[in-house]
Amino acid sequence: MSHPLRDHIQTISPLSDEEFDHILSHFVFKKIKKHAFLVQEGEAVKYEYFVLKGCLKAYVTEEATGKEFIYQFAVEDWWITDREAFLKQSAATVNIDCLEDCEVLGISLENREKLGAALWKYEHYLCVKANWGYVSLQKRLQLMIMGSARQRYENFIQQYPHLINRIPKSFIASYLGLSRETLSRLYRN
Amino acid sequence: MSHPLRDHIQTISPLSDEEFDHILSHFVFKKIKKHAFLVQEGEAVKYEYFVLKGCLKAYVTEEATGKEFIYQFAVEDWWITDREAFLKQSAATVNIDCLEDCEVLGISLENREKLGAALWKYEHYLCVKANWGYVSLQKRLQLMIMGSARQRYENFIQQYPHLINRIPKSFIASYLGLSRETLSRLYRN
DNA sequence: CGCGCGATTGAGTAATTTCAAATCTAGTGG
DNA sequence: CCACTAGATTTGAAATTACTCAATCGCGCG
Repeated sequence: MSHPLRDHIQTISPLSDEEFDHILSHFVFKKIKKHAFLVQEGEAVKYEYFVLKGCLKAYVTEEATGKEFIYQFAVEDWWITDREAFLKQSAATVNIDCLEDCEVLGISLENREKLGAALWKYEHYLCVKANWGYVSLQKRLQLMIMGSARQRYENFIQQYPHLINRIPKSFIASYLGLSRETLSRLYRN
Repeated sequence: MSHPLRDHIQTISPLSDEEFDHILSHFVFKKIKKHAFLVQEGEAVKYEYFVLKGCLKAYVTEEATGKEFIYQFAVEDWWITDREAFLKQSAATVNIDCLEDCEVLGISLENREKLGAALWKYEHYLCVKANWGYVSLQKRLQLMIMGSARQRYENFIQQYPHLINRIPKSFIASYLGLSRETLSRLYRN
């Protein structure tokens, strides 16, 4: 039987039905409405989330100016959380909110560790995922430093064509570290 | 008996003497002279390296202009490699070279996987390390986008005070995504 | 029809880069 | 101990890139 989370884990470690059922039993299901917060600055971060449906943005806000920088989007089959606060079990320094009505699966740190210790495959999955995540962040950093506004935008289109018309341009600008005006000028000229 | 690598792993998973000996047997020791390359663009990346002694820089070069961006430094107790090429076993897209005479321990991907499968603690160590690495990269990205040149520099001083006088300022500028001239102006005014 | 949000445009501004030249410093050989 | 050199750092001036602020536009929805 197919399940988005199972498919995702299986891109790294094949699972038996029992194994997947065991994994799934460690998650909680949540539905969240558009504009609601999944994680809110200052509050505890109990879970990391796998997205079944919908679209979210994770961002930090600069106190001084109130401006926000979106560090991640998540749509179906992506993971999202305030990772630092989740791993340290400390208060969130970021906000994550829903751009659409969403359905997610959450796993607590305790369950994550339990699962990792009980099932080597799950630990391995986390390890591989974290390593590849690191690589892609590194590429993003590189592009941010070495690339012009236009290069960053073109790279985004290429990498996430399906997000272009799903997410307001002003949010994409924020993700790319640009003002919305600058982004707007890019695809005019 | 104390060993830098053992100490490092033990910040995450305690090890018995036998376990550490087993781990260590999967590594190769290398000495490299100042100015020599540990990894060179276009060549295979056989190992990831734990630094015992010395200081290295990892950077990418922009073909068009020949300018380089240093994405990482490594000194004692740090890991360094071209992670993407190492994990994919493809050709390096980066250069890593020694700023001082160096001694490193290298582990191949094959041995890494063997070790991870045989010893859960090692897999766990890799997983934790990758997760924290991800978090700190994310912070760096955030600072790069939201922070001014000065904020980035001040953050660097605070985070790596021991590197300030060990590494030429022009390299630090590159790491911070600044021209060396701009960096120079920062601590004058 | 009109409201409201997101997107666009223009003008002026701020931060950082580039290029060129001058200066400093540590290590080397005489 | 000094002069010399290569590498590293600093300085100035002009140019570039992206930002800010303000105003306008466009479109979907009630």
